[in-house]
Amino acid sequence: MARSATTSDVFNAVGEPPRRQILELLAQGERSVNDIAGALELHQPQASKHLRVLREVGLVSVREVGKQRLYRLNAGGLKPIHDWVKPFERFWSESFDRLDEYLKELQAQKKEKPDE
Amino acid sequence: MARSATTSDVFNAVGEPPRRQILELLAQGERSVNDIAGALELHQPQASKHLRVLREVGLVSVREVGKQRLYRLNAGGLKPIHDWVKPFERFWSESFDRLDEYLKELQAQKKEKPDE
DNA sequence: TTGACATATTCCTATACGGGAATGTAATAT
DNA sequence: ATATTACATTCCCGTATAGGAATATGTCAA
Repeated sequence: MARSATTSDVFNAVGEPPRRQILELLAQGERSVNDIAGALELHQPQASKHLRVLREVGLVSVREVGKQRLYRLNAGGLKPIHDWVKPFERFWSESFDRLDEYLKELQAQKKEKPDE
Repeated sequence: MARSATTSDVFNAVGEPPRRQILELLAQGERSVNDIAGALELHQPQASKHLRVLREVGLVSVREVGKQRLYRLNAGGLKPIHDWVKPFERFWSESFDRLDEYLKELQAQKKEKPDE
């Protein structure tokens, strides 16, 4: 078996840097394919291909206006990533550092007053 | 060119579900390879291979104890993902919904008292 | 209708994955 | 020394990419 398909879930879709850049750009608002390609210095076909992947996993949606296709961010699709990574936040957050210090203080006190 | 290597960055390393499960498991504390393989129903070689990827991107570290290798979570490695996805949070968060309602109220008021 | 423009798709190739099976390596026990 | 245990590595294979180039599709204008 091969690697999970890029369209298997948002985690894989977002693995490729150009696709993350597209999402960052679309956070500012709707853009046409050429706009996107121009802003990120991609050739038009590659832009279209990345957009297809993002569309298939539901991270963007399209609206047709004349011969243009305006792509819009569907940020809700990123929630699974946010939800997954959030619980790990405690490992590096400030409040956790303080908890760590607090535990060390407890240790130090125990040394001075062993069992009691 | 092919897809970005799984070891190119944390985004790609975390793309494969078994690797995310390993990280979730290690959030509870150090584990040996066999423990990990057992808990996740992986064959030992696959566990070792996933652990190698996680090691190479700095998401886990190893400690040798006898013939065992105890793997430990290095959660800080996930911070780039957290930092990247966090700005998108506003698109689906409760507070943003309220802001949205607030803006709609403003619009409604403007209708009643046009320009002033 | 013809042409210009915007976007999507197809064909190509180099690359590299994940899983299974087998084997290598190192440490402990007997 | 030998066996056993714990891991890591290697080889194989089917699959699937990303990117370039060329081409197809669709829309509007003259």
